Amino acid sequence: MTIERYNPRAVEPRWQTAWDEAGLYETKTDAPGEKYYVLEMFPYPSGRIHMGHVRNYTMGDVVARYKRAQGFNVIHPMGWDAFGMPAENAAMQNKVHPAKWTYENIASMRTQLKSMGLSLDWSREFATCDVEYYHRQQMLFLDFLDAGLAYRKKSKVNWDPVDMTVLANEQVEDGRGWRSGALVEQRELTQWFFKITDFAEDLLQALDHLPNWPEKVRLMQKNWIGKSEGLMVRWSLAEGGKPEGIDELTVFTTRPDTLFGASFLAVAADHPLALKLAESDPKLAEFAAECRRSGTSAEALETAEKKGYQTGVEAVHPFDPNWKLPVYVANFVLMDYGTGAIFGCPAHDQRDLDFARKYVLPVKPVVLPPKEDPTVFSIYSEAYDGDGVLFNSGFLDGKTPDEGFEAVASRLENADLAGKPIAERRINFRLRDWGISRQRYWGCPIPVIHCEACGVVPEKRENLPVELPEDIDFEKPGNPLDRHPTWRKTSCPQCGAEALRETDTMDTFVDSSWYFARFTAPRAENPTVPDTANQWLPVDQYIGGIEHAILHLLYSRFFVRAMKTTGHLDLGEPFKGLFTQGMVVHETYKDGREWVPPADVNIFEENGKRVATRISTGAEIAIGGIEKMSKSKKNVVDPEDIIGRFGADTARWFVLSDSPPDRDVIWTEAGAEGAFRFVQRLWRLVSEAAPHVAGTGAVSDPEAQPGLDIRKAAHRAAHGVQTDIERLGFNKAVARIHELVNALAGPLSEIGKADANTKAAAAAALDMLVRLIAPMMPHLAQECWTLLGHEDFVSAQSWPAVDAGLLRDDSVTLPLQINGKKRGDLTVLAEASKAEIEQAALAAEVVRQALNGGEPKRLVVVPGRIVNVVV
RNA sequence: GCGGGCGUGAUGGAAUGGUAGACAUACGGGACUUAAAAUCCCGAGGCGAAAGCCGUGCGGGUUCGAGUCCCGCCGCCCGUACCA
Repeated sequence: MTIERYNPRAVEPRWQTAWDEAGLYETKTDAPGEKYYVLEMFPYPSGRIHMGHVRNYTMGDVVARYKRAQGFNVIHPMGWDAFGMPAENAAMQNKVHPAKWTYENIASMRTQLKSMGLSLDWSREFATCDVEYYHRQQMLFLDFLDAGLAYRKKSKVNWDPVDMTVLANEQVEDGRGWRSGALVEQRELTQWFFKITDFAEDLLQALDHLPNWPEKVRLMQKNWIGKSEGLMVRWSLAEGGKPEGIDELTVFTTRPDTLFGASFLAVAADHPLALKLAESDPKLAEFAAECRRSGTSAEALETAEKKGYQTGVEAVHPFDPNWKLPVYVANFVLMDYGTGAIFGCPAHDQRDLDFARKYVLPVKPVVLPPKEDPTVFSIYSEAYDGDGVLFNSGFLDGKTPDEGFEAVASRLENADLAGKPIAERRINFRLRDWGISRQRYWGCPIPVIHCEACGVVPEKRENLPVELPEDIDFEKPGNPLDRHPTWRKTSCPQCGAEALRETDTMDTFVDSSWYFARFTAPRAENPTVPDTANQWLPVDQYIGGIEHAILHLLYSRFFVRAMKTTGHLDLGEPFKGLFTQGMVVHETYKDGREWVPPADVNIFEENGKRVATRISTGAEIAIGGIEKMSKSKKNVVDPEDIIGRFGADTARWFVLSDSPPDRDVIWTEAGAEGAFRFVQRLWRLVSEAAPHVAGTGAVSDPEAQPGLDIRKAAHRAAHGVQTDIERLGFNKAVARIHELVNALAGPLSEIGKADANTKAAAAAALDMLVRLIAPMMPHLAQECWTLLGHEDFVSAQSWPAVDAGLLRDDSVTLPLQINGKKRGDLTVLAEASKAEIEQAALAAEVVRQALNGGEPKRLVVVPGRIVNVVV
């Protein structure tokens, strides 16, 4: 009998249609089974899916299908993170309307995603740029405003003085605007903020109750929130040099114990003191202007060379009226953190030390490290930030830094400066309120109105949605809403007078901060149906990239708190389980200066070295590094091509198999072909065996071979795959399935000649195998399932039950070590006691030789693990 | 700069502090074939004839035992609040 090759191009669309028609993956809130919410981070509709999407959505799909087989009522929705800058850039470059560009991209990406055979509930799909979605987001905004969670304040933006527009941080390159090339300036605008800092303490504390989040993400968020306990210390400014009206300077410090090591004070360029001084000091004004030209990103600010400007103002040390310290304006002091002013202790802070060396300021150590001699200990090029004993510090001498903190705090709390205590204890957070204003068109309009008489007035709820106008132009840079001829003009909801609409739109992070909640009732009149949201949420397993470890996840955590405050749901945390998957990377190829796409490259081995040639020209080209797939380096593999050539199951299998899911996976042609061969191998195995195992009954003799081995292999694989999927160890689950197929290949090749008992065992094993691969390769599994004589859907089958008795062995082989090095094996009964193992070990030939008649120094026995004899 | 992570054969990787290299890819040998592809079987960390020695980015340490834990480096990746 000849077996045809498995043809995914015919099989996959056929089953996808059948699943669709059966409504197999549409979720009913009242269906039986415990709820389980699987969600992958929804994509930005860039136009085409990439391998990163394939990997992300395959992982989620495996979990969804596995949980369904376990009897859960699974919800697995999909949508589009559809607002954002790329649509506006496309509008400027290609004169296409952002909406048209976005919805066309969504249409083609939807088709691509559907070809992957994902078990998604498409009936819940929406895009964040749908009016129906951002309408509800505006409702949330108004509720947040009422609850005091939204407010306006001044804040800085990157301003391009040539294009007269606000730039995103990524649009600033080396301090210049990416289009105009003009030096960027910082500008202050009044903008909208969400009060995430109201929840700072809770956002921090609750991290301890997210056991199913990666430790690294919790740590990153903890550090981002940055709670610190410190002291606000007021320094009086010395007479002469201090500007009129400013008599003191308040700094925040977490190290008051090092006060005696202070050698300077520094303030931010935008600190009130700096602004005041700059009025009469042109050089300072120029220095401050220079500080403002670096753009607003923390990275740019902090990697810039540390510079300061000595103002001539002096501050008086709180413990010594005769000790005066110079006050600098410094580019590394941030106005957003603490009070925008610091005192520098060079001996115990590296940045302060670098600053002190540059401006030749004193470096006096005040913390003595253990085992150091106070008479000779000095600081050279490295600051000491460890523990020790305070010295050179007057009344603090001999105390630990912690005791010093307390001593300084209690003394200064009770000391007086101009009728108020000099210092005050303060808990400070690094976390800042979330600025949501964007001066752009393609985003959710902020539904407020500016009235000359009434000020800032929320739009009436019955007037929502505030819709984006469609007739806009992108001829000029800047916000099209601002220059629209009529859109802004409206009447004040309060007094009815002529008024203007807010033209800022919301940060797209707002859109993605509650979409998971909207999925639970995607067509509801209100943002959520609270009962339904509470029933489905939290998301049990959320899967996405590590790049979202802080902002997106923290903003979503804020949103459920704010939505709870405003009555939209009742939930502690949005995501119960979180998994961060790695990227898909690919080798790069270069023909001279030109990057060459992998599709135009032929790789072969010559004299043990890999050689690449360009298919179109035949020329040998250079093999470059393995990098994140990017258009600029052309090292992109298009999932559509892969699915067209090999089918979705091959693509899915490959992205699951080759790397641990939290690490990067390297896409290789050979790996993809290998996955395709495995698909064919599985198909052949099942289709050759199917006629022989059809209609076999139950296993009659459970102990007979080879039936027992076949059953053991199947049950062990099922157990392993189950454990691995539970832990999202997909690559290991794949290895377990390889092992099972390897184990079945021998017996199945002779199944035609086998007895009924063996056939029955083989039939059961094949049945199990197909169920095990179903979450990962659903189309192939379905086709095999049908071959094995079933008429229903394998996706509707339950997960195979594992017989624990088949997982055990009668005897185990332990490695036998002598002095920690393996010298032999020891086979003992599985239930052997420690003493029995010890006896067996001492009786072993290698051990007797090593002991040479003597006694072992030590005998380590870990049952089921190892025996180590120390001689 | 700061915060977080990662580093194991030719390659991707496996390994509750307990046999380093499961499983796969590439490669080599064999079977089948007129031939090739596909398929099946076998081999394989390095050095060595073997016994054995060496081996998880580098340098130290803890332990009966370290890829795993601790300290110090190096390299790469992610984030750094207006990319999503």
